[in-house]
Amino acid sequence: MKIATWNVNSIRTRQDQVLGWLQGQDIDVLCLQETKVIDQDFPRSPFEELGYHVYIYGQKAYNGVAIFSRLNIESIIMGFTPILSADKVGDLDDQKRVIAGVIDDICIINVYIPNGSSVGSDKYEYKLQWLNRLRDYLQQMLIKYPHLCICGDFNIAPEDRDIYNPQNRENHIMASAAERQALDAIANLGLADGFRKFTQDGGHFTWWDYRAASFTRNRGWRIDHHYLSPGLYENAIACYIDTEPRTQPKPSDHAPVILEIGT
DNA sequence: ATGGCTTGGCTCCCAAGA
Repeated sequence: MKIATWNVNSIRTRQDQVLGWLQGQDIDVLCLQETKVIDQDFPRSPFEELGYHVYIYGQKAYNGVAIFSRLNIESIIMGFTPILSADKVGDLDDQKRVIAGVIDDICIINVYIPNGSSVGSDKYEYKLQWLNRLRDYLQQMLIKYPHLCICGDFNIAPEDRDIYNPQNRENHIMASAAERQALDAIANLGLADGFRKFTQDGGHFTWWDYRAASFTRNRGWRIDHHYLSPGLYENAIACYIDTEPRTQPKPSDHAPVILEIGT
């Protein structure tokens, strides 16, 4: 099974690129982030005509996640609300950032973790709170679904080798100690970074700033990930970043990441 | 360079992204 994740930065703007990319690949499940569209305006039919079931959880202008799957999805879980108590969820589901689906006995969770703006800001506190709730959510999900893959835009570079220029990043958003600790707490539930099973060196990135010709200079960050429960991690046979879509005109600022799991 | 692009929105500038 091939499970891909891609922050497309507006599905309506990127529709043709995503379609073209899917036609040239052999993707079973594609997890999208930043679809930036309400559900009734989501361009479902072009993807359905390609053979994908389309599951969407969106809102106006910001955020929004979706799962395209060639395989039947048994149950879809949108937001934290179906899993966590109302006092734990609070208003966190106002922003549409998490959708999960179960295929056979594998649970695939698609997340768009908040950006956080800058260290110490209100949005930064929101990001840390969201990560705490995500940990609670995953703890519950792992009880129901021990075979679990969580993927998406994490907006966190786990280690210095995941940043083109890691110096003086301790107060930088996506690299601060509190963000990395929150991610560690999630990994400590028993989840491991699929990409790092296969690749140890730095210089591999999934996001490049639109400004300052960052992509052509490979000034990027690795912030899009697949984290896997032990059985899936063992069965993973490849995990790689496809930078080709990032070279095209009017690209997303993120590249897709593909994980392959053997049987 | 509190900058540099790109997106969507009660658009002709602004917020947000990362």
